[in-house]
Amino acid sequence: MKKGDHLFLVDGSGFIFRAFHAIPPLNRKSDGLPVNAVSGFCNMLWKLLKDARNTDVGVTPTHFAVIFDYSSKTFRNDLYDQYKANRTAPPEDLIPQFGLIRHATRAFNLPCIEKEGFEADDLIATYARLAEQDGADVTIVSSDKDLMQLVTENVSMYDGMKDKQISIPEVIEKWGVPPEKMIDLQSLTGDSTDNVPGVPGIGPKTAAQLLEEYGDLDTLLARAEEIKQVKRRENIIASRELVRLSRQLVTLKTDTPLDTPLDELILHPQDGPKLIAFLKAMEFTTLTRRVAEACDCDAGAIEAASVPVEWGAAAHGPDLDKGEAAGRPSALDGTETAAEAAATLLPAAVAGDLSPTALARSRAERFSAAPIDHSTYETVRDLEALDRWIAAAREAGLVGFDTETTSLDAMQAELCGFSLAIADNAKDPSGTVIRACYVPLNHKTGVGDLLGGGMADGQIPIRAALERLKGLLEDPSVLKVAQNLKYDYLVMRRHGITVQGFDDTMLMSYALDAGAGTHGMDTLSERWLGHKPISYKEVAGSGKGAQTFDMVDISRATAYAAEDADVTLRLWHVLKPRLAAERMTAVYERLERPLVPVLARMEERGITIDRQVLSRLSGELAQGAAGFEEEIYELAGERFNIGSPKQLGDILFGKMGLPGASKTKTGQWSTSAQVLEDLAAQGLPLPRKIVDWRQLTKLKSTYTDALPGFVHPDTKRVHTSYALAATTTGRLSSSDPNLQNIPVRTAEGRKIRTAFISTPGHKLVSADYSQIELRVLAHVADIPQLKQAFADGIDIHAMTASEMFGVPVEGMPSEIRRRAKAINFGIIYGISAFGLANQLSIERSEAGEYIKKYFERFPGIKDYMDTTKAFARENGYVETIFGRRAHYPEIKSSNPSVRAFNERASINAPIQGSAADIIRRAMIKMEPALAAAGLSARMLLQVHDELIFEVEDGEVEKAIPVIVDVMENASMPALSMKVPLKVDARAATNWDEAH
DNA sequence: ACGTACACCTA
DNA sequence: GTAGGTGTACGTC
Repeated sequence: MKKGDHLFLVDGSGFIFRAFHAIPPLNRKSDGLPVNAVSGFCNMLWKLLKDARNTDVGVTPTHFAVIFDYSSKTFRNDLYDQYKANRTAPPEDLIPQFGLIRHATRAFNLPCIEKEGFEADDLIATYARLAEQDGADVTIVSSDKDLMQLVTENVSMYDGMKDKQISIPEVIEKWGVPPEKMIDLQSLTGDSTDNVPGVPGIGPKTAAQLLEEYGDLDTLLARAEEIKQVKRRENIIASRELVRLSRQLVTLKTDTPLDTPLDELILHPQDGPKLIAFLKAMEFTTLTRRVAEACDCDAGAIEAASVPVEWGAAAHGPDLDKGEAAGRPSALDGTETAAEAAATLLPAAVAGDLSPTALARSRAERFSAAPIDHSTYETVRDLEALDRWIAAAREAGLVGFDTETTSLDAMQAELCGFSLAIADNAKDPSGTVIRACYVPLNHKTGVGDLLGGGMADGQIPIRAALERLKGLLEDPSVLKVAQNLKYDYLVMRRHGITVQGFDDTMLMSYALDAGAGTHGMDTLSERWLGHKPISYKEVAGSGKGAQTFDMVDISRATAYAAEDADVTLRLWHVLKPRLAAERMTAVYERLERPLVPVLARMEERGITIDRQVLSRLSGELAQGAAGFEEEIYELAGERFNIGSPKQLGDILFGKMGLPGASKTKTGQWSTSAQVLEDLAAQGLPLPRKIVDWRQLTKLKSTYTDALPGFVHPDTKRVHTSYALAATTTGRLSSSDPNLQNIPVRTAEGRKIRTAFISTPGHKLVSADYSQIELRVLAHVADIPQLKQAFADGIDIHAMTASEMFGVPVEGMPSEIRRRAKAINFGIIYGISAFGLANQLSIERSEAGEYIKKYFERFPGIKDYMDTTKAFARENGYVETIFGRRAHYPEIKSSNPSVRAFNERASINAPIQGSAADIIRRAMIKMEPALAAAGLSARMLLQVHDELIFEVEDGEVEKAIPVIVDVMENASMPALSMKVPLKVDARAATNWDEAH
């Protein structure tokens, strides 16, 4: 080569993967051969050659080569056996396309370069340096950062996708260092995709900053001791050797032995007929036409070439065996873990045992051993195929079901498609062979700027598909198995379908293992199947790059969605026998599963909020807070961010030197309300104002400003989401927005409740259990005085005070009662002298005395606590009165504070959990009871011991007794309480007055 | 952009 | 002392 020549080096492997992911895989040849990557590759190459030959651009290649990776094993693996160890195998559909793409390159009359033991990047580096030495210019067609180290005055890169040139300034702009420092930067940051180690906590920004400061990597490593940031310094020092290794790994080899000399890369003219023959064979009609036009050939006269296709992994080892060679965990590797999990988590079975326990164990073992095979998944593209799947589901009587949508919010989610999974009993009567499909309904195209954003091809019209699906989902004789069904239930409801006959694997896991890990599908799959499902992030991206599921290409969507249904059905096979074996079927069937439709309907109804009330409140709060701000700055003598506990602490205890300072666990000054209250009590004006300011800003930001954002655009109501499997005790939780923590304690806060209103012609009815947890305590601990007091309707805190302090209930001083009340709550929370002392602001010794006295007066409580603790230690869990279990795996921790915490929690769980079970039962019974009474009252919200309804004005009088009756008798007939349950209910037009 | 600390709202 | 969720600040990516 000589000066004035221009070499184009195309990163072929990079091209392949970008093409594969950019072009929807429904791009298949008529015989079903996937050719989407080939198509993308050819289009990109054609565009590149056309543009490059256009002399107007000023870049005319004289030499041209397409470079590929040959083998997964390169000299880098000898340096570091973990190199690229986390690479996964290429997608199934891509495999036959590797060979085709090499054919394509030759059809374009371009040299196709690869070499065993080296990566494409090394070949590119070598050619680039050689050309540069000859005085030629080089353009590397790639956007891979690994190649940026090659950029010089004469060597630049070109990102064909973004049509962007990458020269020295672009590298500096993107990475903060010039190209020659890229190696240093990559050595520091490492590379997770290639599994190149880096320094923990150092990303590109920090690395660039360090290199700026120290000049280069060697200087930095030599002077690492000078780094000020402690963590950073320690990490770099500890990683020195690894960083040097990483430098070897990321440095591209510029002396790769070449089979094709540089001068042979000369760009030959296009061989039109040869290229057209190939393109015709691939059935790329548009490109064939374009090429024919450009070459002035008659495409019709050219016969399609015969292109051999290599399907198997053996046919083209190099690109394919990456995953395997790199030790990607196979399904079998994971099996051991899951089988071990089964062995640890499940009770031991006796040999030859046919008991539920043995079944549960063998199911777990078999399903964890049966590999999940994405290649068996089917994309259902026509009604005939859907009908076949539905018929098979009916035949099996059992089907895994999952929906894919555009949002986590079931009330706003748009349906994209659904998946089904069926045990293939023909192949395997034991049911471990499962086949699954995805039915895309609403996927869009729009990847790449050439294709507009229309509906993707090959989808069944949504109405027709849902019509067929409705028959299946509403048929109670076919068991639908879903994970977190409440979500899918709501989505389907919004399409006029009410799922009947279902199981929910999330709730099964919750019934079995509450407290012992979370119950999400990915976790359960890893725990029980030893399989890590494709993550949502992998399919749809995350953060700024996230796309909604309807934009995901259908083949990726199929792999993800069908796998979810598959995994769900497998989990069902593992968990269902466990329910029986561990005697948790009743809990699941009576307390968990029936709540799904109940909660779904509550969420669907939502509640009206008065935005004007909130807006007015927000203004008032803003004004009030602004007033405090001025006064606070005045008293502090400077302006600062009052909302920053750090700045506030420094002002109060640093600068002003106020007394009574204490530290948080991270060593910051504590500015908790308690601390500030104590200071205010000493007559200091500033702390009081800060407390008041915090109250106003809290109410404003968390409630008056946030709630209007949750008003649904169509229903104009607020629809919270209840989590059924989030707590250890059996309580629900509420989020988006949380309607279980709306203020009530202060007058200011209660104003927010006035914004929760009934629709015209209706009232809100609030019904809440009175002292339900103390009643449960009286029941489970069987305390005579407590039972008597509740039976007689006596003030329970006054009774406690009277028992403890010998003061008559009549004319009880409020301070005495307050202390007794704190003790009662303390008991429920698994009392400690430390906690009680804190609560009452008394000495720990005094609190200890109270507790001692309490146990003397109520020995049954002490017994209950000791028995419960012992039970938890023995079994690792505790039980509610309805048999719900809460697990405390750390109860035997050798750390005394961890152990004590678990003991308190296990004392609390049966009480809190039993109360939760009771209100769950009430909720399940409520709708049929209201219907039976001919009432249209609708249950809207649950707040642990309170239910909120919306009731027509004329129905209120009739509805209240029904509601109260259902709640008070919720435990019947399963269990007769030793104390009566009491419910207070009232109606008003807003939640504040109803409460 | 994401995670942690802190503070604070509820039962 | 139990069980939750959310907003802001702040440090790191």
